[in-house]
Amino acid sequence: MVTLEDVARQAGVSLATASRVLNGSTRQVGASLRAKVELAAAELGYRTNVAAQTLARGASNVIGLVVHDLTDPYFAAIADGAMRVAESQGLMVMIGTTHRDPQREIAYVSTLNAQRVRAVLLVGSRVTDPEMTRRLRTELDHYRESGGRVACVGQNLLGVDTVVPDNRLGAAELARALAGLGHRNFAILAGPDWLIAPRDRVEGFGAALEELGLPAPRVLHGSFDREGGYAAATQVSGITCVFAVNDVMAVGALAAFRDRGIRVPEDVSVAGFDDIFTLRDLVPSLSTVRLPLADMGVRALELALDPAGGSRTETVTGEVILRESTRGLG
Amino acid sequence: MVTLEDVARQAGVSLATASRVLNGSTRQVGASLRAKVELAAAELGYRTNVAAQTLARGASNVIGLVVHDLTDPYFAAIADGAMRVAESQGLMVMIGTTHRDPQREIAYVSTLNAQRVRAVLLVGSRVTDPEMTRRLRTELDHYRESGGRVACVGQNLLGVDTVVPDNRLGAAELARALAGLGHRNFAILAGPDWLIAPRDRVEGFGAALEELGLPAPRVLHGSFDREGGYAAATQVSGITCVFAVNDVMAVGALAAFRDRGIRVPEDVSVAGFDDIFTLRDLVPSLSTVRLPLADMGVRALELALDPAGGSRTETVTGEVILRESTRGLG
DNA sequence: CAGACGTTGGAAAACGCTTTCCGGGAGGTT
DNA sequence: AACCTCCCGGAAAGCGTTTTCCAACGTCTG
Repeated sequence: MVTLEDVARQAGVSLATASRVLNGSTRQVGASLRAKVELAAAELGYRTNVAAQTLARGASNVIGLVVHDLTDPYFAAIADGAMRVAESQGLMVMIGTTHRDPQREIAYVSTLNAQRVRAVLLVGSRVTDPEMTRRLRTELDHYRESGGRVACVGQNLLGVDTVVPDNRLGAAELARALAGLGHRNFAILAGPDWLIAPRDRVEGFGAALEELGLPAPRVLHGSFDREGGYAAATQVSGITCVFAVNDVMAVGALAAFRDRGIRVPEDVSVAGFDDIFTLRDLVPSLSTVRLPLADMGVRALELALDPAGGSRTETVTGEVILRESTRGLG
Repeated sequence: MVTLEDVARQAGVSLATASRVLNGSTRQVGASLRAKVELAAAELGYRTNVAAQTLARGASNVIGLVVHDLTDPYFAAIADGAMRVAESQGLMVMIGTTHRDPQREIAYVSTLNAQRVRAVLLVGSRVTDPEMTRRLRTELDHYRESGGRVACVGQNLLGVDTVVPDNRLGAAELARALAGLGHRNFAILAGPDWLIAPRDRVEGFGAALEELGLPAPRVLHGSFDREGGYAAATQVSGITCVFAVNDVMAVGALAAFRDRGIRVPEDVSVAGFDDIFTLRDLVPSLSTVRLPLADMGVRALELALDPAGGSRTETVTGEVILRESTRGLG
């Protein structure tokens, strides 16, 4: 293990000088000594010990990213956006997946705090359980008191800078668009009720229908994934249009309808939410609400890194996109 | 910033005792002192400083993961597998995406070396450029000399433990299965030639056709993603069956054929490779070669963590799955 | 030419933890 | 009762950096 001291000795300079040459400092070092140090470092194959550096500097070059599920393209897209800005700033990314367990989220924040990461990004819907939120918040406050920075993609419930997709509005506009096609009888393939994002989408959709004087939709709950969409869709009947609260559930629904011999969109229209890139080529192509996922990741990390941070809310609105999976009625 | 010393003072014990209580040690500590320390730590809200711990211990609890592209479900699936084992061992994961740039891969290994991560996992096809491979290898050797452990998912070109999907065999078996359906005129939607995985798939497929005495396939190159598949597919004609070297390219091809009014599988059969989970619900469902992606991630990290490591090769074979996108001829 | 100033190099004190030694007391054995 | 062991607590020496002083040496300026 080659240390900075080895390099300094080999170059015939002091530790201080070697440090200044190799690990960026404001101080100048004379050209000849600088060259000697660089040569010695190259010859010895010196690699900075980041742990020592972090300890001495009191600040690391790592950011923490906590997502629900990396195999869900929704999170992968957001994470990718965040990672691009991290990369551009020379930061490494430490990542954790909670698999939607709020306890794991809290545990990760604690671990990332111990790692003294520069910033933590919490990506994914908050939960309705106030106790979990409180505990997470306590942990975050603790982290922030010691200089950590935090941002969130989801809902602003933690008192930190947050990028919030306007789920209610997006769902409401989707409802209006769908009603505009002539649909009157809706079912919603809802996610679990303890996750706020899917719940907001259900409420926004329902509220818009009510405003339009349309009958209340039938709400069918399922898990927030493809299987949940499939399961919920098996119970659908007597309806002309189905809103799945995200695209992957919509995919499940399409599969279920196919298996049941129900044609989309001839027999029933289906819409999703998120506009997952990998799913753009579905047949029939999926009507949905587009969210700028990568941008949300970018924006969130920018917020987290911005020293002016507090508890700002940056709302991003979705764009309704009608494709083949929904069709007009008469 | 609460330090261990603060805790020790508050508890009225020595630094050593506090350390032993809070950060797992082989040494026993008496019940009463232990309780005092735990109480003090809780009261003060102590969080271990991992950088200091890493420095003192000379070993970190982080592993590094280098993938080409996280938004590609292929990598997301493998990463997820690896992350599950990391989690089960109490390890954090530091992740980097190269976007298929071999230089970035080398840079990441260097950075991860500086971080003194416990192990590095390189996920993704190696490149044909021997110079890049050599430089990466040098960097890896350097890392391993200082005690780092390495594993790779791809091809065993780096002298490290490697999980290698048998791309040639998988492609060959796919070719035989497709020929068994009666196809004789093939096109291959190939990836870039400088990536070994897609190249091997092309070669395996071609070799199998030759063995069967069938005409050589037409090879069309495109980028290793959806767009590449689309672009290559626009040039296809006079062929009954198309093999896209991975599923996302196949999706692009399906889209291209749809846009051109060519029906799949009636007019042309299409097969992919990988069996991406998110794509299971395509219509028509995609014939492909299934790779146990998550398992590959699990296995690779296990290899990396296994102290007996060297340059072992663990081959995983794909399983041909014929679905609706390919049909029998006559 | 003396004094002020700016620049560059080095010594040494942190940074927060782990772990090796050492010592003292309790318990067991002869 | 003397001797050995264990067991547990503490002192202190690292771990590899950064950074604050301090000293020495030009270079200007009046």
